[in-house]
Amino acid sequence: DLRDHTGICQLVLRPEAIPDAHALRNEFVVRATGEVVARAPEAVNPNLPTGEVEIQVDTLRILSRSTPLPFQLDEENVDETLRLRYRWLDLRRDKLQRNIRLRGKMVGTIRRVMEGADFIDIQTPILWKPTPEGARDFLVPARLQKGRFYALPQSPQIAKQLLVIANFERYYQIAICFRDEDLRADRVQEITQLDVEMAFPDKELIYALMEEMIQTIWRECVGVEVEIPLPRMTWTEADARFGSDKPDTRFGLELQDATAITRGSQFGVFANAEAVRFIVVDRELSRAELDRLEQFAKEWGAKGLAYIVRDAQGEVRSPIAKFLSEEELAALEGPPGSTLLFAADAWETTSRVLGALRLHLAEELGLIEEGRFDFLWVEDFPMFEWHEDEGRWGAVHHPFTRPLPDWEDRFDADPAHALANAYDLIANGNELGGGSFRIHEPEMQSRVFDLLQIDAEQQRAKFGFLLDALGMGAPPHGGIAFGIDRMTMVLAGEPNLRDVIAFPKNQAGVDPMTGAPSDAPAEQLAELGLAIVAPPQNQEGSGNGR
RNA sequence: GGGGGCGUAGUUCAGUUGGUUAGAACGCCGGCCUGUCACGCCGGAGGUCGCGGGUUCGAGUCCCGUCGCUCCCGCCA
Repeated sequence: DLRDHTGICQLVLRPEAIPDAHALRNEFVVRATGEVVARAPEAVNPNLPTGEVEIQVDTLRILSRSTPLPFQLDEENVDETLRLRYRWLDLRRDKLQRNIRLRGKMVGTIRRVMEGADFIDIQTPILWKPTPEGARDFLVPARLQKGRFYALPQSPQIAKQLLVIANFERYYQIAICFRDEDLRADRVQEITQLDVEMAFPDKELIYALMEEMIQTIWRECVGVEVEIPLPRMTWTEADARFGSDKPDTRFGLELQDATAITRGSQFGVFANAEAVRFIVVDRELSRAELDRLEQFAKEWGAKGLAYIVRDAQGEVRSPIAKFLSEEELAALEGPPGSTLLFAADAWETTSRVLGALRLHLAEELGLIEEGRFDFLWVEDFPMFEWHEDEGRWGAVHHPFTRPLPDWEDRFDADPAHALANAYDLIANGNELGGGSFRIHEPEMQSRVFDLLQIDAEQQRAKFGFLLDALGMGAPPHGGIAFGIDRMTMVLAGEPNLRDVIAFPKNQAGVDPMTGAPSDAPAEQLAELGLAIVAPPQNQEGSGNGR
């Protein structure tokens, strides 16, 4: 009974004890559960049923003992805080072994493809400069410049542009990027991205290279053959058909536009809305289901959710039917046994509501085929979006993004409609990567900054070096960046981003294993010229339950 | 900043309309078993029911507050 000797043991076997004893490398790990597993699992024939192989042990030496484990490795639903606190145990579990190994294999493939295309791996600084646009920065106090701060990069964006200007015509890097924003199941503060940039960019070349990369990864890592070239869709089409800039094309439920039909309707809600759009559900939804869907729609900003149900007998059931004319009703009726769900609002709102509803319904109705991978490019994004609360325009992609050629002269005259030379690669409704052609003329870059209300002084202070560089013979350039974490998620079919990261932090940005972030000693603060004005609340005493 | 869910042995969970010593499984500890293979059998330890307050004769259960975790909205160029 090996349970008395839990830990890591070395068993010395007689090779003749079992036919392939040599393949077991004479090394086993004995876990606290008493189970015996090979240190190199792949060396053991996985097809052998348990109990079929007996090993005869000559000597047994305990190399290391184990305390009882805080949770059992074969338990599925262990509290995540506990898992993160004892991450080294959690990582021993099959799923995480699979995910992390898959990720490593994927990164290897990425490097091989990039090197094969003559891209050079160049590292850029982790201590960088605060970014005025974009996400909140992580700040790092500078001891040698007391009272001043570095920022962790949100992306190597500017650095990579400078590298291309410096005549590194093809650059790539597996870079860590930091964004101090609230977390989600699919969002963490430090992400890893494949960062790519090239001089004299050729969109077809970038697309082809990324498609080759995707194809190779999926083929080698999960044995799935991805057909290339991948389909392409403009942002405008994605918005119209799916109400999203990252459409999940694995199922239908596409949005349809009824605005023209209801323009002159007696029904004021429809007649007065900027847009009336709907989706057709191939089922007769119950009143209770519709109530829940309306609640869902309201959470996404809808004022209500109108519907027209047509039952199997062809009878129409709808609270709005009485407001609609014969012609309108005829045009808006689905086939027998169907439900039409309407959003009537600003166009953007109908996109958001129906886009979300579409995903929600696909999930609820089980419309998504397991193991299917749908990739597509979404391109020609809007260049700017209006920030209501700040009363100014913001960049949709980033402020270095180039307009499409026919917008170069007039993007700042009509920012609402200007289109960017930007593209995203979408997989199953997830944004795997995105990129753009960049502005390489200092004048055009200044016009963008002007539009974003970054004044001349700020431009000099924040981006003087970039504007200088652009003014010293910058070639046209462009590139793309892929989220490595997100891509592993999709590849592994894993809904939780933290389960494809070896040592993630929790939703509050805390690492339950190390306890980071933690208090800084007074001497260290003094050395940095810092004082804590608002000490951390609570943290101790009240107990956290687990 | 806002909304939903959760918090009961080491772990995963159960705990009826408020009612006696708060249960199960796995794990742990002790004993037995020389053919195991999710071993089996016998016995045992282990719980401030996240924390604080309130209602009540009586609170794991109801109310208020608070802390923590999680999912979502905002936010994430």
